[in-house]
Amino acid sequence: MLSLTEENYLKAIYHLSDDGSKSVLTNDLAAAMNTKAASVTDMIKKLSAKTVISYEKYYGVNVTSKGKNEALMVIRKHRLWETFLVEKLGFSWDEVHEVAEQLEHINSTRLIEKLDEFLGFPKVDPHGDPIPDNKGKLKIMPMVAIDQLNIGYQGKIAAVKDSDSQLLKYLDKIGAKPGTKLKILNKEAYDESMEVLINDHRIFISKEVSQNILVVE
Amino acid sequence: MLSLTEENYLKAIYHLSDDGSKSVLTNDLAAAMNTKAASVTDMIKKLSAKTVISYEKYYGVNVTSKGKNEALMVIRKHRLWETFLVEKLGFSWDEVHEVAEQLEHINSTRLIEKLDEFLGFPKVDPHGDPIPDNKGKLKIMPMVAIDQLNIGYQGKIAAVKDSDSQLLKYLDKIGAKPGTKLKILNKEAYDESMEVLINDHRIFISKEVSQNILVVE
DNA sequence: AAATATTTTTAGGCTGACCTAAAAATTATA
DNA sequence: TATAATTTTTAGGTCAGCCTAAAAATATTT
Ligand SMILES: [Mn+2]
Ligand SMILES: [Mn+2]
Ligand SMILES: [Mn+2]
Ligand SMILES: [Mn+2]
Repeated sequence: MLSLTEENYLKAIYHLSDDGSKSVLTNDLAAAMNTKAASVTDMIKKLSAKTVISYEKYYGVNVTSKGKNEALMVIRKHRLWETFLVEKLGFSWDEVHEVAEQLEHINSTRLIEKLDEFLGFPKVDPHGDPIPDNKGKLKIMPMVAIDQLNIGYQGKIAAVKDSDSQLLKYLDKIGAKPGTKLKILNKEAYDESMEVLINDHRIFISKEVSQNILVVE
Repeated sequence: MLSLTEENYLKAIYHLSDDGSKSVLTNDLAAAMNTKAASVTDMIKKLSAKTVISYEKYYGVNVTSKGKNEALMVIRKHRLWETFLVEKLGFSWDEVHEVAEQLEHINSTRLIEKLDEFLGFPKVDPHGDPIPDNKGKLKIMPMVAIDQLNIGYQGKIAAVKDSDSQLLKYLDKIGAKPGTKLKILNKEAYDESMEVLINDHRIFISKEVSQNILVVE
């Protein structure tokens, strides 16, 4: 059993490791968790003792398969709750993250199964992020941010980065949500700003924005 | 701001004080919280410093009006979540308490307002307990357990005690839920068992059970 | 009103999750 | 390859929430 704090650390490690594919450095984790490196070292030892990560002194940490599964269960809960807040309670997608950060730690298998069913077994959350199934299986779609793509690209928005609430408000305003049609009309070499067609509306977006709109590769 | 632990202590104090009407002794609180008296004394000092209770050494604690309000907001959340679990997720009424004990600590005014609306502003929870409004106003109905009533009494079940999950399962089986018609047919003087009509079904119940079925006085 | 029993508080310690400052290991640079 | 810079760990301390054992206050008996 992990404490709330341990769950948050493990989730951060999982994300920083790109879904478990690379090792995570102490300082990066400290930055992500808004703590000091010394605190991270303390926690790393505890998580290591609980066999959810493996740890080689001075060379960073890796999630074990057990840890990966536990991280995915927390992520599952987070994304199901976000979906509930938007679909059932009428939250907008920029308001859900903070609350989901709390709800993801509620401990009840029955609750999360019932919630999943109530929501109609959604595959993605409001930001387009995939929801792991109850076995911890995650359908990973390889995605690119549209700032990496060229003029003429056409496709559908698959997801948006859900980190910043102000950004989400703006994306909402310009209609950039998962499922929406998108075409790249022009790209300015100087600042990498773009002219795009979102749902047949012509709009100019900065690189800062285009980095946060994802499509399936 | 109260911590999760402080919220739980305050709620227990509120309940043990009969909704704030009498003072609560250290040992009783220790028993309710499953801790030791020394730990209770520590916590009492903290809650007192936060002005949610008043405390006279050796003579127990009383909730202040601020404390009463904060306790009622936690109770409001608890009962709204229980209602959600039963009405929307299909939990049975004997399964909800544990989960609601966790959910009641989620901190988001917006969430609880939206949830209230989503549930259609319910007045009582699945066990018949009244749900405080968003101002902390509680509609107190004076209730009696039916073991206190005489042969011939007729009325409707208003609430049941929600402490024991096994009892709730049994009450469910015999159809004793809030809103159901009830009539007392007979009472055995020796062990205070009763013969009652619940929803027109004749049934015998022990005093242990009748103590937990409440009607409006 | 003393003596005894009970309740409550104080004293001192532990653990989890944090911190700062100093030491150790690694990496980069001259 | 020695020196400097950076990263990470260790050492030692704080605070919340718990504990046991002892002391103090209150309540009950005789
Ligand atoms: Mn989120
Ligand atoms: Mn999301
Ligand atoms: Mn309950
Ligand atoms: Mn209830």
